[in-house]
Amino acid sequence: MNQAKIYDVAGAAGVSLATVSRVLNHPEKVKEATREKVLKIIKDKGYKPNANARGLASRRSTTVAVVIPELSRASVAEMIQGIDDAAKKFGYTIRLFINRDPKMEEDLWGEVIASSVDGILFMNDEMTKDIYRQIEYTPVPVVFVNTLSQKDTIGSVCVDYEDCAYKITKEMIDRGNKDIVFIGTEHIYTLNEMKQRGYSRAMREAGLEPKIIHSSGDISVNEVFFNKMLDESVPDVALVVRDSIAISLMNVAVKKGIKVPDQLQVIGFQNTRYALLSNPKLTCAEIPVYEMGNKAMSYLTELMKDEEARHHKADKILLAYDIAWRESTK
Amino acid sequence: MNQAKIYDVAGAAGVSLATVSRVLNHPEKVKEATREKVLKIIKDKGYKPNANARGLASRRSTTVAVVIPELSRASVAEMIQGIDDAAKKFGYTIRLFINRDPKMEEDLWGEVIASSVDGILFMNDEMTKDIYRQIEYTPVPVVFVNTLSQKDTIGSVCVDYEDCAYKITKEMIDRGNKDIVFIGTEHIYTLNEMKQRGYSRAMREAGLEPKIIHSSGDISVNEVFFNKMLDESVPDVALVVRDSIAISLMNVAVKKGIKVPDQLQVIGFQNTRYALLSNPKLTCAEIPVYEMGNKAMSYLTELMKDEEARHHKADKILLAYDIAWRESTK
DNA sequence: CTGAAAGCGCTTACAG
DNA sequence: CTGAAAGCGCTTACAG
Repeated sequence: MNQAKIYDVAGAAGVSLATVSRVLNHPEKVKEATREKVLKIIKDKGYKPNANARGLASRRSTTVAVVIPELSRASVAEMIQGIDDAAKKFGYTIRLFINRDPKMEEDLWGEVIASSVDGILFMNDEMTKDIYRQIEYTPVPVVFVNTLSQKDTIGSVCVDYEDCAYKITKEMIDRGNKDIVFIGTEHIYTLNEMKQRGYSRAMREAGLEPKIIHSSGDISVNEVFFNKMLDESVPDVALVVRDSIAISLMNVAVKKGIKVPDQLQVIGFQNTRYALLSNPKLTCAEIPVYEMGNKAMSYLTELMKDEEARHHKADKILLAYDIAWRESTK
Repeated sequence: MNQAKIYDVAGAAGVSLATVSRVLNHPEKVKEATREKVLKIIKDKGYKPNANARGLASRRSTTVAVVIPELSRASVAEMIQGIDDAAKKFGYTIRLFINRDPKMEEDLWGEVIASSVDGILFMNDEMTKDIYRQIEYTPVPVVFVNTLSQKDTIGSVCVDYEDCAYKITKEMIDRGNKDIVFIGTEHIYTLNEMKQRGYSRAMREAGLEPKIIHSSGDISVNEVFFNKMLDESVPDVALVVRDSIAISLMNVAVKKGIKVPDQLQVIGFQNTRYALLSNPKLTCAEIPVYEMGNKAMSYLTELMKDEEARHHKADKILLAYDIAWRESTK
């Protein structure tokens, strides 16, 4: 009851294995009658070509690596759905690499390459020169997801977070708010820096002084911190890089009797499911996470299909975002 | 600047490729001096064995398939971390399969097998006889994660949700509550059924009538539904299968002016990050999601290592859980 | 449109 | 402890 081999199929169909292989890979090159016959046997026997043999012989594995950082949570799940949908559509399989320790990055990259994937989807919020160098030497195309490429030899699919933060800030200024703070994280991430730049630009343009606060990633640490912060003064608006931090801030405020959104308006940046489960519901930038994954994978497919393209194209695809106005703003 | 092959390494080291291969796979069979020399060259050249060739020749791919259902979110991310950590430890790579359409399950399983993985981690909350039959015919070991195996030929790593629900319900009864409702989902999942059984048993033992309510998976539908439900009567305690639904219920209650936990206590079942971001913070069963992934992968490793074991062992590993008492209960 | 044959890059008995 | 050789299961020019 072992797995059928291509030989078995060829034997049963009375053709050579070359023909069976062609039926699978270049069906148009096979006479219809032969093709039908072979396909029937393939189905009957439940034949599935061995992926390793296929990969070895064709030097294509129809597998792509998805490299994501450890910290990634809810939103990454959705992104992977997007990637997987596109992958399915084009017949690719996903190999997952979790980039745990930044110091091990080089090793990880080695593994990725050794796994002989046809392409790599790379998500990393802390790009170093080393990484760029590694990518240069990578024999397969690489596309960044939710990460903006700094090199114009590498394509990326992202959202213009700077523009997004700018627009939100400007909108809040236009609505008459002046005391708008930006709450980032202690650790500096590229994407959060983009948001911060957009915020600062909008503030300066309006003649207002940017006010940037760095919070911790830990919920209980933040609670203490926000408590103190709100004791000192309550801003009109807080623009927060991460939904979970925004909600945490809101909860602290509400417990202190500060009215959201009347006294304090809070805006998040991810539109995770948290945003809908908070009370009041969090206004936030609606980042098309699923689409990013989907587009990135589709784009990668193009690069993998076309050797040429890889060296000419390196698109920076910026996806449209929305803003979901909910109860935490007025 | 192409990837180095085993031939290149052998040439540079002045040994045969068999020796290089042995250095990698059975280092103890190679004289130390030779081994050192070869390892140095491997490092210098940045040689990485081609995974496909290796898999084909050895019939082992050091890759495992992780099959998860589409709906999985936050908690699955953590489980995959657990899987990945164990996988790294044992030198395995993860291939991700998302089980989108239950009807396509058979096809998916075909793909999984064709991908020639060494083992399969399977998560599915709706097992059918067909699936069990497919698994019987699978040439590599399969382990269920967060899914209880109904067959004693298939191992699984899970939590005893029935026991967990029983204990929580009993505790709430002991604390003097009588009107305890169980809120499940319209769609029936095996794990939720386990919870329901545990709840019902505890209620009956105390001479109380179980009260089971089925909510939708959609937040806004639920809000309308809960509003009506709470208009009719406010139970002492609501035991809710999913954190997000529990929080949604809490938010509706709070908005109606019902005091949580004074008038209504709410308990969730997953301990996702939502639970810490709700206001009041949600009491819930603390399911060791990371550990489940980690244990399942470790266990799978044993089965993959030992042909024998696979046919003798089919452990049902039930992990210990905790209950995180927070603000939504008194 | 089809087949015979080489080759993909490894691993692993087998001999020595 | 090491090497020569067969073989893993496919794909793909090449020839016909």
